[in-house]
Parts: sequence; C-alpha cells; structure tokens
Amino acid sequence: MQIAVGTAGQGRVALVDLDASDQPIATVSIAELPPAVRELESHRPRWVWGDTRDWYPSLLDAGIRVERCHDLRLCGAILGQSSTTEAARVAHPRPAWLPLGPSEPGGAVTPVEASVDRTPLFDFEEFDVLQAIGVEERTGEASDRVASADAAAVPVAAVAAEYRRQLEVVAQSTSPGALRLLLAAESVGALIGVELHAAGLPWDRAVHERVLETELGPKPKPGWKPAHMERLAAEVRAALEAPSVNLDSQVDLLRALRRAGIHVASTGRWELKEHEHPAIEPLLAYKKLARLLSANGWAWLDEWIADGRFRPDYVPGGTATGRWATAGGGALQLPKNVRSAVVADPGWKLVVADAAQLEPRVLAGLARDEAMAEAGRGKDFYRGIVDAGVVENREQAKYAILGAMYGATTGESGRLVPRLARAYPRAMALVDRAAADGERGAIVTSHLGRSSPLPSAEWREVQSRASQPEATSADERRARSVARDWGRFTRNFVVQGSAAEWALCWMAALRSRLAAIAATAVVDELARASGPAFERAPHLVYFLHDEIIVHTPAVLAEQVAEAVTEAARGAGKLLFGEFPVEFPLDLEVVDSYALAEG
DNA sequence: ACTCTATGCGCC
DNA sequence: AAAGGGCGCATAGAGT
Repeated sequence: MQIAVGTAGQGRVALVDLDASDQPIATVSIAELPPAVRELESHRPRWVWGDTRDWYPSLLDAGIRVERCHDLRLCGAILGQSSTTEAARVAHPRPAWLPLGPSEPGGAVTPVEASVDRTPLFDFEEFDVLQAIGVEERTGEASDRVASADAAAVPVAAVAAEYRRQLEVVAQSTSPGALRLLLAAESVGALIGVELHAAGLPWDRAVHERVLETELGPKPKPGWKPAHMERLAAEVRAALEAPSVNLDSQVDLLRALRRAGIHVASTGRWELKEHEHPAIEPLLAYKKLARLLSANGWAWLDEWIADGRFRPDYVPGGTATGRWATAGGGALQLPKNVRSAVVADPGWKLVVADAAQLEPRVLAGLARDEAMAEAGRGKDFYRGIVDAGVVENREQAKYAILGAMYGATTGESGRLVPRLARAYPRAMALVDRAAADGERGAIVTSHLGRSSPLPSAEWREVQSRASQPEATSADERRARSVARDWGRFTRNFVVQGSAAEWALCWMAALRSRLAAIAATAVVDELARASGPAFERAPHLVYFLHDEIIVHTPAVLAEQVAEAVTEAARGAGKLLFGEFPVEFPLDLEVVDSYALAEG
C-alpha cells in the first residue's frame, strides 16, 4: 500500500491510495491527521510526501511512528543528479515545485562523458529491498494532542504525479535495483533525522556545567571572560611583552607574535606548535578554552539543552556525498571533552557503536578487491595490511590508506601509496579512475547511484582558458591545480558517498530491529523526556557518519547490542552481497558517552 | 545595523 | 609527526 499525503485546499489534508483510484480515501483537518495515519499505519503503507520535515514531526508529537516513506524532495535530488538516470530524466523532467538538492546545478549544463565502467554489482533485483529496509513497528500510545503541522502546500495530486514520475525514472535508469535501495534508505534517513530531533540526546546539564567550571573557572558575569582564560591571557601578554594584545583578534595576535620574534604565517595551532617560546604554551591553552567557551559554553547550554535533551536539527543528505549535515547546535562536532554530559536516563543505557575503518572497507567492497577485503578480515584493518607484508607498521598502513583515499602526493603518506597500489591494484584503480574523471570535469557515482556535482562554471572557465592557444603558463598551472583539487574531491566522493550509503542501510536495518524488540518488550522505566513516541522503546539518539548511539532500557541493552551488530552485517550484505568484506564494530554498553572512547 | 568573507578549529 | 576529502560554527573585520 502506498499513500500520498498532500493538501486539499481550505487547510485540509488529502490521503490518496496510489494503488486504487485518485479519489482520496480520506480528507481531514491537520488535527485529524494523526489518528488517520495511526489507523492506516496498520496496513504498513509507504507514505509518500513532499518533505518528511513537513509531516512527520507532528505525528511523532502525537506518539505515532511510521515504518516507511518516500521523501520526494530527497529522492528527487538524487534522481536529478544520478548518472544512472541521464536518459530517463530527459523523458521525465522534474516539476518546478520540487526544490533542488544540495549538489544539483541550478542551470543547464552539459555533462562530460565519464568512464563509467561500473563493476558488476551485486544483483539488487534479487532482494526485496522494501522488506530488507522495513520490518515491523508498532509503538506509540493514544494521544489526543492536536498536531500543528506546517506542511508545505503541495496538492495531493502533485504528490501522486511526482511519485509516479520518480518511479518511472527509476525503472528507466541503468541501475534500477541499486537506485531503489538508495531511495528507500535515503527516505528512512529522513524519518530517522526527524526522530533523532524528537527523541533528543540525553544530556546532563550538571555534568556539563562541572566540565565548564573545571576547565574555565566559575561562570563569569555577562561581558566578562572566565577566570582561567584571563589568567592565561595575562601570561601570554607578559611573555610577548604586548600588554594590550587582543588574543581573540587574529590580526592583532599575529602582529604581536612577530614583534616577539615568533615568525609565523598564521595563528593556527599547527604552526604555533613548531615554535619554542614561553608564550606558545599558554597561548595554545587559551585557544583551547576559547573554543570550548564559544562552541559549547554556558550560552550553548542555554540555547540547546532543554528537558535534559540535546535536540539538534539533522539534515539527512545535506552534503554532496550524501553524508548528513546539521543546522545549528554543532551536533556533528561534539568535542570529546563534553561527551561526559551525554548520560543515559535512570534505568536506561547507551549502546555506543562505530564502524571500524569504514571507508577502506567500503572501498574494498566497491572495487571488489579480494586482497584488500582479506586484510580487513578481523577487527583491525591496518594490522591486516601490515600482516600482509605491504608496509612495516600500523601507522604506515593508516597513512597509506588515507593517502590513497584522499589523494596524497607528498610526504610520507604519498610515498607509501605506491606500495598499496601494488598490493591492492583493484581498489587503487577505482579511486584513481574517480580522480581522473574529476580532473576532466566528469561526474562520478557512488555504489548505489548518487552522483557528484559538476564543477562550477568558474572551474570550467579556468580549464577552457588554459586550452586556448594564447594561454600563458600561469593559466596552465592554475588549470592543472584546480583540476587536481577537483580530482581529489571526486576520488574521495566515491568512497565517502558509498560509506554514507552503508551507514544509512545500517541505521535503517537497526531501526527495524529496534522496533521489533520494542514490540515484544514491557518497559518499566520510562524516558519521558524522549517524548511519547520513544519513551518506552529503545531508540536512536545520535548519528555521526559511522557511529550511532541507541538509548535503551537497561534490560534490553544486550538485545540492542546484538541488533546493532546484526544490522551492520545486514548493511554489508545489502550493499555487497556475498562479497567477503566485513564491517566489525567497536561497541560498548555504557551510562555515559565519555566512557565509550574506543 | 546588517551582510559577507576569512580564519581557526571541532568532528568524521 | 607525517596529508587531505567532507562539513558547521563562532568571531573579527571589512564592506554596504
């Protein structure tokens, strides 16, 4: 069952069963929508709507979770860019109301032909993707709260038409099975993004305040700097013999440093570290405290922590590679020194897990590089590379791998890359080809079909200027330089983008398993601050590229840990079938995030 | 008073 | 310690 959700005029919402007639099966007010959705959810439909952010928050407020959806905005963005839909898009152009995605060009551009020799993928058609991504879910108790959806005004007929267009584009793409999985995973991501915000990350304000007081000193009066910062600032000023230098001003500080005989080009930490001077140590300490104060100080606490929860706005699919972004709160940059404030509710636990060396493992699968996958058998991929005799020690293995994925050409990392290339030619050839495509201005595509943006008009202008007969050698140098920059981006894109797909599949599979656990469990201790949809079920509370946190009743923690591990295995199978690449996790059951530094 | 860019630094 | 892709955010300072 597939149900389109859209407006019907007069502030009403229409639900259309896409497998039946175009006549709405229900037309309701915004307030009546949650009970209508709850009723229909028992048929396990796929909800089709313009934007999950418009519809789902009010449902969660009413205690209703949905199992699956199709987010037309996110899926449209993928389809509008994917190299696998180029022909299909011409026959089925997007409607004007659908907003552009993060990586889509605004105007018409002519793509450069890529060397798309996509290795034969695992046969996605054999999989019932819908089955794999959604299992079972019945949570939420009755609630009479009035929903206040601020839904984008997309008429239900337009929603239905756009859904059919997208399905048609998928069907006519060169890789419909992979694309179907990607769109299903991206749409679950949309649901999870809203759910993470609704549930919130458990946050102990008192612990955070203790960290601030230990590091910075007592909370200062408005307009004053914390005592520890003032003390360090005085030390720096004395050592520099610059009594009035403003350490917060890059220009002012740079001038004072040079006057004191410290010849630096910037005031960055990495450069300062290289110099011997009594001012350096207190200056670096000052900078660290200044960062803590401005990024996660008392003001941040007041703005972002309420009811013992941190509720950032996640932006699924917010970056070109498909990695998520956040808007506000800096959820993806939580510094390690405040993670001690992430504390489970009484009677609850945190299951913290991250995928060990995700990107090189994904690369092994992408390239179907058996030798590289073999090195990844077991927990420590880098150790495996050493054991295979490719490099002498673990550090070298790490830098060689990073160099291969990011395009290092200089330094120790750059020197080690050729040894990696000899040992793992298939993996190396894949990233090298992605880089070469990028340098030519071609787009590259992730495992499931997300494509990179085209380089900017300015980039193309630089390249075409360098190819003119009257081009100077400076023009040519510049063109080569920006071409290589873009090549490093596309080299990394295929790995980072595919790793983001693995992470989405991991979370999607986990979400299903958690729902299944919740359906059979009786929960005594409620996490009330998590809201009606989550207070009695284990639920995701954090996501950071290759790491997740589940907040769970303590009695279910072991079951949840098992589910997290199984979901990782499942994600590997979804993406790479029987190809023997493993995705081991570092996983811990803890009371505080700070205790899970693995 | 507002917007914009550069810088620096936190995370993966 | 090495080298480099993706981000967001706070701040300073310049421009409007």
